[in-house]
Amino acid sequence: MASSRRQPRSRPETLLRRREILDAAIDIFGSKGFTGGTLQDIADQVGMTHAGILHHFGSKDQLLLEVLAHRDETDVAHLEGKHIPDGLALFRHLVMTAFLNAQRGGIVQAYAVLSAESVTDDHPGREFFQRRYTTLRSEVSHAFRVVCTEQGVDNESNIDDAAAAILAVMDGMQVQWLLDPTAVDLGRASEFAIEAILAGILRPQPSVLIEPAHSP
Amino acid sequence: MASSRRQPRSRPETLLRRREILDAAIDIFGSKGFTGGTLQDIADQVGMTHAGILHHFGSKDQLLLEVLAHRDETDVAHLEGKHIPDGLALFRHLVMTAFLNAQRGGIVQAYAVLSAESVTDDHPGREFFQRRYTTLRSEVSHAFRVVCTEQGVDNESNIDDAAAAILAVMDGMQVQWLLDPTAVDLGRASEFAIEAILAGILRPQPSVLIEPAHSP
DNA sequence: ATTAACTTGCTTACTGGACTGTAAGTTAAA
DNA sequence: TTTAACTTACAGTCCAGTAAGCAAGTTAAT
Repeated sequence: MASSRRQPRSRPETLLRRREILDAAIDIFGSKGFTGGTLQDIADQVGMTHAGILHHFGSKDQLLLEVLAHRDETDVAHLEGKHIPDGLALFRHLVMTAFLNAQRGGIVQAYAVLSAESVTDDHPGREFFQRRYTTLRSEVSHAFRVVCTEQGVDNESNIDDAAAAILAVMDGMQVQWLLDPTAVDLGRASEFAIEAILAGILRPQPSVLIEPAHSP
Repeated sequence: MASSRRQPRSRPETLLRRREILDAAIDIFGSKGFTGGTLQDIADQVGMTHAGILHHFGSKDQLLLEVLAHRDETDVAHLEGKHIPDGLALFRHLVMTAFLNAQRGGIVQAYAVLSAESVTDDHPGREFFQRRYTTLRSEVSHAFRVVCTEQGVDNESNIDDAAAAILAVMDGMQVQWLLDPTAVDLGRASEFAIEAILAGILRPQPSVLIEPAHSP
């Protein structure tokens, strides 16, 4: 009775099938949102019934979580996975990513749509995005500190603001770009903003906004 | 037959009811999205049936459009309506708005959620947000040009990027703030980023990112 | 001033469809 | 022979929109 008698487990193609489904799900959730996109939509795209998808993933919520985890593995591998670029290299990497993103609207759209949707009540992706931003902010903050040390700058006070701002500008730019790709240059504008924020830390200047005592 | 015999039209309280409904709709669409929020949810909040709401607005899509138009009237009156602040005053206004927004999550959330959701297929709010960003970008661009002229700076090349970036950073920061209000300081971080981008236009500096020829 | 005619602002009831999830059955691989 | 990978069928909700009805208010004619 103690013998676990068999484990034929899954077939080799199953992994491929799951990946197909995940890809279709990114596509559908990106173009219709999580709430708006249906299992039927995804099933159609891979030539299956919606029950087949539930067989693999159990529930729509679970599918979303695996979609998010999957993209984190494959796509932001550069940032999350292997070795995180450090110091200036991280900022160069972010700029490169912005230019790269301008050529793959699908995944960009999925992330833009899902991250904003995740702030709604009881959204299954909320915790994922919370954690993701926390991680990314701390990585960018760390890079700022490294660069500050390298360049002998002491400007701790705004580093966390700057880190959040860099992620914010990349995300916000994507929304504008998705709404009208001809109206903004995703790569160039992101690069400009990242340089400006970086300079704001490395070469702090007196405020432009604070009312100067006007000439007497 | 030619006589237009009557026009009792609407009762005076009707305007108030409509406003109540619009407020409830902002709340519901903000917390559940447009697709996720239902007419029933909104009806419950104003003590009505969902058919009553359709009586006033005709369809869910139409309700969304009126919600967006209504908020534009009342809330961004500062920016859209009366006199648009110009030059540095516009940037000061944006910073003030960021600080103000940190104290009224509801409307902020509605706009963050709906603007991102609007990039999905056939979303009824898409055109609204497209136009809105186009307008805002050109207003911010204009302010940049005014400030450049005032300060004798000639830096046309990046003004459009900077304008898009300022809006992007404000929007992107809101998403991070909504996900975890304790993790980012919405007002302070927005202010820092706006100052940095403004400085990037007014006091252009050599790139921090471009690989410097390392010391010989 | 009264009343008749009409309109607004709803409600109830219903339609038709869509969606997630489940259960049971089928096929083919291990 | 067991199990994975499905399919078909169905259950139970839920949702936007429509139709019909009704009470209360408004207007016009008397």
